[in-house]
Amino acid sequence: MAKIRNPPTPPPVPLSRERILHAALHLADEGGIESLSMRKLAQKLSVKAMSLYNYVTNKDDLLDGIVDKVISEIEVPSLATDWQLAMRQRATSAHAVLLRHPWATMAIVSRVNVGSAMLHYVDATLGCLREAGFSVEMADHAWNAIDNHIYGFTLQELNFPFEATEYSAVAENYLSSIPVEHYPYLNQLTHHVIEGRYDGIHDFEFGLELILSGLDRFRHPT
Amino acid sequence: MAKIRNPPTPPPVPLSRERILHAALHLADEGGIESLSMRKLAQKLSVKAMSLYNYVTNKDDLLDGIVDKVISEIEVPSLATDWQLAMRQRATSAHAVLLRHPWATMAIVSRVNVGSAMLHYVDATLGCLREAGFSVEMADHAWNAIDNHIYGFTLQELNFPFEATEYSAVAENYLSSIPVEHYPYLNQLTHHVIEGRYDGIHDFEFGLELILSGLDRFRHPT
DNA sequence: TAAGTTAAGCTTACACTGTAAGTCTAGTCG
DNA sequence: CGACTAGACTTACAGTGTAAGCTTAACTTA
Repeated sequence: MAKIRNPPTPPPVPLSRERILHAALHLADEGGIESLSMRKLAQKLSVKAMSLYNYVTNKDDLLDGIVDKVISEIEVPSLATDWQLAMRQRATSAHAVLLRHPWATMAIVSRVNVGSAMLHYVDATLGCLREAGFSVEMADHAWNAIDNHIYGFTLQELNFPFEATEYSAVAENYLSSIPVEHYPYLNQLTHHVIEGRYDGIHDFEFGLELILSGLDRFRHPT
Repeated sequence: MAKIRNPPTPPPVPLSRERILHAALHLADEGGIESLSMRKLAQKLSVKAMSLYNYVTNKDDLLDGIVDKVISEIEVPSLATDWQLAMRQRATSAHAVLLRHPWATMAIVSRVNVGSAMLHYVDATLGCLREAGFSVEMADHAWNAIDNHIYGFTLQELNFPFEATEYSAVAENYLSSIPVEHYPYLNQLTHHVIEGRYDGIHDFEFGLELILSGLDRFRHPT
């Protein structure tokens, strides 16, 4: 008696690294990176978990893959334009991409990223700064300063526990845990938000411009 | 027949929230936050995992607790001194504390922190800026800009995969994956590091000074 | 003193996780 | 035809947080 275990439809479409990464990216975008498990990912691809390991060496490799996919969405600075404009565009694009993939910033800053998209992204950034008259060393410092802002700002923004529009309303509930006699300045800030005198929204460009303006004097003419 | 299960020595010292948080902090410092499990923590306290739940509502509560302990180590800015000096000291202290607890920065930026140490820390920061002549709104922006740098810089620093002293030596191994025809500028930077023309070490104060200098013009006289 | 209550430890169990190890099956090649 | 291989699979293990309920000793009150 023939032992037929499966009808001969292993997957509708054959598995591939690309298909796996694509599905993983979607899963992470939907439910955050902590809800991206090998079993759930496999299920989404109509496959069993261990089959994924034919295309991905382990979960770290998978995460490296989707992080690099995210990085590749960032608009890379061109060498042609004014360096401040180019850096502003780069930062704005990165910020937008990171907001589209709310799990990604944490992943980026907590792992070593040497995917080809990341290398290209960094190279173009350094190149733009070098061509603008920064030394090798200063270009590295400038790049670091800008990225600190991008990652730091985005993480704090994503971590903010309510929507900007509801901030004013929600702030009122928190007021009781910020008594004026213990936290006078924080209490004052909260009052300003409640009363609509300040919307409490942080501006990505504010810190960015501080850095870009400050960097200009470190160029030396070519 | 009396049913004696345990010799009457449940723990050598009675459990307490403080003792649990203290042990948890040590465990996290030693092995990172991912190696801090309720079972390991309990074992370290000569107790079983579920006993911890008499003092801690769940693991999130535990993490909130140790994060706030870390925050409490940061030197809070005084209202008396020059605002730039005070902010510089605050940032430097925060940076040092975060390096002492390498897991902490990620924990801070990935959860909502409303422990008393955090509230006090934020209040003192806002106060210093307000007294220096920043408006409520500007103080909030300034605080945010500075913290973006602190968290962004520290995360990138902690994520850097080798020690500063070995950087030059290790860079040589990576050179082959950064071919000059694909990544000319990154390749050049790497060469500078290998040849000792640049140590490749990022400076916490560099970005910080950019921000502090830029902020000054946003004060308005009292 | 007896009874009742509570605090603070405990065991067990469940639904998850990543992945090592080994197995089955269909297809290709010599 | 026989061997090999690619690509799916099953099973199993050691770990996770924590819900549910049990045990025992100490304290409180009648």
